[in-house]
Amino acid sequence: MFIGEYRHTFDAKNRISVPSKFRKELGKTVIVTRGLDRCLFVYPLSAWKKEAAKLAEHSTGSAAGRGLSRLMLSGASEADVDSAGRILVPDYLKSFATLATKAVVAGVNERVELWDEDAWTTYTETIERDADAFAESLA
Amino acid sequence: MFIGEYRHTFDAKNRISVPSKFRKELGKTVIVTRGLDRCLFVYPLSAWKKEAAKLAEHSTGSAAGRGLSRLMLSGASEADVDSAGRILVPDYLKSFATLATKAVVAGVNERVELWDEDAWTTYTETIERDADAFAESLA
DNA sequence: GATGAAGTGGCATATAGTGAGATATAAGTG
DNA sequence: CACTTATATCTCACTATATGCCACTTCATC
Repeated sequence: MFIGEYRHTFDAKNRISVPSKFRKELGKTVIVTRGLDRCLFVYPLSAWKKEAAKLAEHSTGSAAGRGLSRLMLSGASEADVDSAGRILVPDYLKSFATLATKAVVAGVNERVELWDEDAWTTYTETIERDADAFAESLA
Repeated sequence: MFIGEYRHTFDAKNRISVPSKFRKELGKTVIVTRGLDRCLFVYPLSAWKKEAAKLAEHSTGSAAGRGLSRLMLSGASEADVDSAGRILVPDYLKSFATLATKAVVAGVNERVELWDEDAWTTYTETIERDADAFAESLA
């Protein structure tokens, strides 16, 4: 299970370091995909396979199902963690998540998320404001 | 399984490079055919046979089934990947998908899709708008 | 304060992508 | 029927980009 929040930077070749705490659980090969709320999801290979199987069911069905599976499958990118512990993020994914140089790497249960630092700040601020109310609605 | 998104260009002879990540799974001979949403589908020979069998079942059924199987079966074109990793796309397929020079090659589960770059951009933008809501309805 | 690990930057090499040239095949015309 | 022309396919070569590796610096821990 991934927990914690780290600030890392992209180098000139769109590579970013994986926090050392995540490396063992992520394994050598990871999948980077478009996530929800304008961030990127990073999965270990095994977790991705489960996700992909769900999406594949809809790849030729309704127009909406096709659209979503296209977006998530075509948006997925296989990346190997290099000897220095970095992964490569393709341009189209970087621009999808409006990633510049400074990024936040966050552990969220079975996946790792990549956020633009500014987007992360504003997002967490809004959530913090609503958290109390949301907790009550859950209870 | 094909995943990822690549930007490639058609040369003056209607050939386009297959992304190196797709080559192994696509094999030497591929089938290019009309796809849904104004793009082209590219199948490895083995996957095409299964697809064609499914279509054949519907070729005498409902009007919609007949239409779809006509579209995909009559539009199918066999193409060999040449020594430089390119495939040849016939004119009628290029114009069906409004393909100009810049194209997007997208991996979607068991097939590869060819999109005009502009069409791809507008398509993904529309889907992204609906994606969050749709993802929630799936869960 | 020193030692070690983790993160970042840069460099070098390999390979993918694209453009162009040459040859072979097919078709049309004389 | 033969020759010429045009079209298509295959191969080669060059360039740009990506990926793997190495070294340095900074931060944390002992």
